Amino acid sequence: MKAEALKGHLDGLLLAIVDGGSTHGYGVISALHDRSDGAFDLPEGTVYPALHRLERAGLLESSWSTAAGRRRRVYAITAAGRAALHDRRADWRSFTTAVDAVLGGVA
Amino acid sequence: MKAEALKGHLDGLLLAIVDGGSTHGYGVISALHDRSDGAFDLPEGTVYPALHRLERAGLLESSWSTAAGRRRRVYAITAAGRAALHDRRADWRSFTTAVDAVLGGVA
DNA sequence: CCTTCATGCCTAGCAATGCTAGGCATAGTG
DNA sequence: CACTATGCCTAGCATTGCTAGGCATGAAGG
Repeated sequence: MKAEALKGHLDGLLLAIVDGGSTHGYGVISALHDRSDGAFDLPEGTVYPALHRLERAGLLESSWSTAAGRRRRVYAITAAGRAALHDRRADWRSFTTAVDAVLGGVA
Repeated sequence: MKAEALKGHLDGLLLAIVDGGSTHGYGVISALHDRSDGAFDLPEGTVYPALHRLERAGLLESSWSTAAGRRRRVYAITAAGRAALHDRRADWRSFTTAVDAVLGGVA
């Protein structure tokens, strides 16, 4: 799968993961991996900045916690985040409909 | 629909359009518009450079023709382009499967 | 004839985003 | 004290679609 395919869709995926249960960065990465059956295996350099963007946008909020003596940043979704997730799901549906119409279209 | 959503998927759409019948740039734009039921309304500055990329990659080839006294660059898909289109369709299917698994997943 | 407008193509530069590569701090082990 | 593993973070890059504007040809108006 080409790397650029993910562009613009990652935010929705992250919101969906965090909405399904608060986790820290590594947890998000492995949840993505598991839920997608291995299709998504994203590096930290992709996920961390994206989480920060979402927090800066007010869609997630984070707090530090200590587990096994290590600092972990744990994310939770906000009300605005849930609304955004709802929009993202709708966007995704219309996007796939449009792409399917063109790709599958006449062939 | 957010602009970035399209990133990485445009090439496949263009290949599919040209595969469905050779056209010039404007023709591609309106075909995208029509087939997607208005969802895709892409500016020239998006489509022309993308067509050039695909031609440089050997997936499309173009020739000049004159219609109604105006120069038109008409695109046709190559064998490599058809193979790439096939791959893109497969990529699209696995991508949607993975995203659906995460987005629709547990909710 | 000269000016104005429409068609159709093209490109420079920008902004957004995911990735590569590398760094920081703490805890446990020899 | 050195060394490794866990977990977080960031700088800089490459790609890509978009905005804004330009070029050439042909048709319409004074």
